[in-house]
Amino acid sequence: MDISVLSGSALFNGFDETEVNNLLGSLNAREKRFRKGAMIFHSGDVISTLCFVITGSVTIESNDMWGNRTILNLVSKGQFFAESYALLPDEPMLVDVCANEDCTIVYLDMKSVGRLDESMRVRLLAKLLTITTRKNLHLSSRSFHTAPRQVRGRIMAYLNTVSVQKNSREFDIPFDRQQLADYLNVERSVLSNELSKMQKDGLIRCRKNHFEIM
Amino acid sequence: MDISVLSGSALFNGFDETEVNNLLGSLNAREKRFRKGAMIFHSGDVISTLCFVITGSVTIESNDMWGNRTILNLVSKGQFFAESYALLPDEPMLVDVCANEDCTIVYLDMKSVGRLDESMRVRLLAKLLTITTRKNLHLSSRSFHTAPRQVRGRIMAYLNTVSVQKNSREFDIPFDRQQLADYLNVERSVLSNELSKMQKDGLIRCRKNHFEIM
DNA sequence: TCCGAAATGTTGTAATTACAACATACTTTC
DNA sequence: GAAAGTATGTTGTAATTACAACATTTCGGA
Repeated sequence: MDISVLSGSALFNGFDETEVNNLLGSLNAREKRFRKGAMIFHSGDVISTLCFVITGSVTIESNDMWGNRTILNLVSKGQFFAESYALLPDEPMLVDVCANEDCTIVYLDMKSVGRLDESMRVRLLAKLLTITTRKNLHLSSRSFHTAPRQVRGRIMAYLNTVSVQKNSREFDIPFDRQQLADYLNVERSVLSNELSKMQKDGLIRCRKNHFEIM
Repeated sequence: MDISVLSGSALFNGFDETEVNNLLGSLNAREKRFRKGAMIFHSGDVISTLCFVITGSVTIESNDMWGNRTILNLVSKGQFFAESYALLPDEPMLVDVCANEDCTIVYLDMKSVGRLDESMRVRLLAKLLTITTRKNLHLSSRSFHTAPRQVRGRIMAYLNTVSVQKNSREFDIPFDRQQLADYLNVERSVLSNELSKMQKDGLIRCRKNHFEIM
């Protein structure tokens, strides 16, 4: 297993190589690959493993009974997902997790955390706490992006956040049109249409997933 | 300070009375009262205190520049809020916190957690982790409630969750009409109208904030 | 009980969105 | 480079929502 990505992650950052290897053993780390589009978890699944994206990316999404998809989050290389369900194993998943591209996932069993010695445990808990807290802010962000009633407001709320994060008026977004539509909870065609209008109005320039705020 | 509510909370549950008092001292606990409608925190505030609701309830909300309010969460007696910002003190708040009714709040300084001895710290971190993780699921829930495109779908998604939580087809909700509208991101009048139609269609019965799913 | 304030319900119209259908552009594969 | 497949853009119509205006109900004081 390639531990270099894991070592630099929010969970293992600060642990030396020996410690990381010990932790991977204690947490019964397992690696698995998925093809783009593959379902990694289904709504209703009960899990106790924290998941780490070694390569590629995954989407956390809700697919309702009418076929509407809502993308709650996109988790990229170097990030974790499923913490909530791993740490609260009584809660069945309410979301689907889907490979956004070919990807490699490492599973870490959270049931084993209790068996770590106290000093290791306190360090790991502090890291886990940071991860879940940051995830919290991400979830809040999405609420802000979908809060505006109009499509244009949602697009601008989202683009503004990305622009602030990347500290530039020009940037790439990780979504294609359909995914952006599913993230912002709007129709794809309406999104395309609104992007065109925004370009005509001189607010933005965009081509594929490259955007520039004017 | 009345510590009975605190003792039974998700943070201090499992600590005995002496330990709770010690922790309250170590974390520099401070109590403050607010009148209904008062702003407890404003967007942009930087804080390092975890907050606990002793009495009453507060709303976590986003108010955009056009006067639209979005209620992200309602935090009731016995629950915590602002964990994310307390634990990541570099992140300015993106939300407003507002007294939903007269309430009493206890502030706990998270900068002091590092000064606790290791055994106390590991116990506290584990509790904090559970709190943030549960908050995570709450934030996800709201995304599900606002995911359906139609007003009726949103209402049903929300009522369904409450019904499952309370394990009954008949229950009270903690929102008035305006607040429910702000939570579901719809117009109040459209919400009222849709509730009427749903009653005519025999799907629900409701009066004020009491609901029954048929 | 009456009044006033606040909350909730109802309705009509303008604005927006959903959805389908189709056009165009871009990619991949052979 | 042609063909097929996928992604994106455009348009029109039906459905839904926003918003304002007003009606009705509820709830506390006076």
